[in-house]
Amino acid sequence: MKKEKVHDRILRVASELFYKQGFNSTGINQIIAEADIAIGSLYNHFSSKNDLLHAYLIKEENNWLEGLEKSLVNIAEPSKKLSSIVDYRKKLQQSSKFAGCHFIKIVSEMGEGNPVVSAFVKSHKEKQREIIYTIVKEGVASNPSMNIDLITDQIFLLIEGAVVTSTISKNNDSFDHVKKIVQGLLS
Amino acid sequence: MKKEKVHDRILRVASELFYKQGFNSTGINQIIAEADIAIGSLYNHFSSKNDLLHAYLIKEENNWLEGLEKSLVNIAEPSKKLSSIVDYRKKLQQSSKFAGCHFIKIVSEMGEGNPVVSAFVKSHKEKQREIIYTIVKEGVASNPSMNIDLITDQIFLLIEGAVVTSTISKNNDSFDHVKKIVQGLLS
DNA sequence: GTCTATACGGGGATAGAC
DNA sequence: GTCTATCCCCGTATAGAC
Repeated sequence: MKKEKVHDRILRVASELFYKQGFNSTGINQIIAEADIAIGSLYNHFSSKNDLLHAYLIKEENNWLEGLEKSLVNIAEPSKKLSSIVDYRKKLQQSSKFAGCHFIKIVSEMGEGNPVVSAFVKSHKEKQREIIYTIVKEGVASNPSMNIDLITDQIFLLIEGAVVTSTISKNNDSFDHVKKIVQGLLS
Repeated sequence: MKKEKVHDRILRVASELFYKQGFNSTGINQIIAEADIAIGSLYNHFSSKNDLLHAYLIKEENNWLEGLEKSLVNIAEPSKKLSSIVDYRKKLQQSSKFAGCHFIKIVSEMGEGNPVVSAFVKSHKEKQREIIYTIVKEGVASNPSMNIDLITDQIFLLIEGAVVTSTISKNNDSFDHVKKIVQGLLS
């Protein structure tokens, strides 16, 4: 395993701080202190704090998608795939100590103050919905009476609701409830 | 109608800014400029920015509860009450131009950085769930086979999901879907 | 109670030596 | 490419005149 490049170390440290403390509460000085570099080096690798933010979002989305794909591979049954998605989000919450969804967090913090970020997050959530849609479609193929869009929305909204709720309540109960409900939907 | 007191004007201006721009992105200087007062006056009425934040949270929760009660009064049928709750949140999103839930926003911004705020929001969300629970219990009284807790969670999570989703997508479609789903639940 | 002036630290960012 | 030194502005908060 190669030694971590400076660029990557900066991004990793900044990402952790942005996620845990919030973007606005994280100063350049804290980033360079924890990454143990000089401020000149930071600005050699990233042109601004905003640049760092964009790199953060892209990296987090890639991680997110990779992790989701890994947890879906080798699962054939649609209903099990859906359970697996819920479990994935649950696991993310658990391992981050209920720090919440990176993307909901950043939009909450910036509102319409940063349209690039808003657009990025919107597109990210559309990808999530699309993934669920594909699985639902597969799962109800034999039953043409079911409303694929409505079921998709229901699952998507339940998961989003569970993420914010678990972030606030600091426990994972919501995810277990969502799993139960989702299993009921496809039968 | 009495003229607005200075104290109230400060709180109103600060609330709008905290909500629209975020707490950390709103400076004392901006608040005093838009409220058209001197900084000394602000610190005469509020001991710190944090004090202003607490006043903001309490005021917003009171407004929220009042508004909800108003939209439930004179409605007898439980299923209509639930629809009315969804409509209320939808209306709030519409009139704020999809600025989102005050409480989810502030927790997203502060994470565990401010335990008092975290606890306040947790308690706020529990109140919401309690309100839904009471209505659901009423609605399924005739059918003892139904799982009141699970139905309550489902409705609660769907609404929370709809709020964050509408904040990101800048439209109210999710609420309409949630209404449909909720109506299906109690039949 | 409201004002102005000011303190003090930290914000993000740049210049230029090495 | 990494460093140190520095710039300028804005952050929250206080002191004290009126």
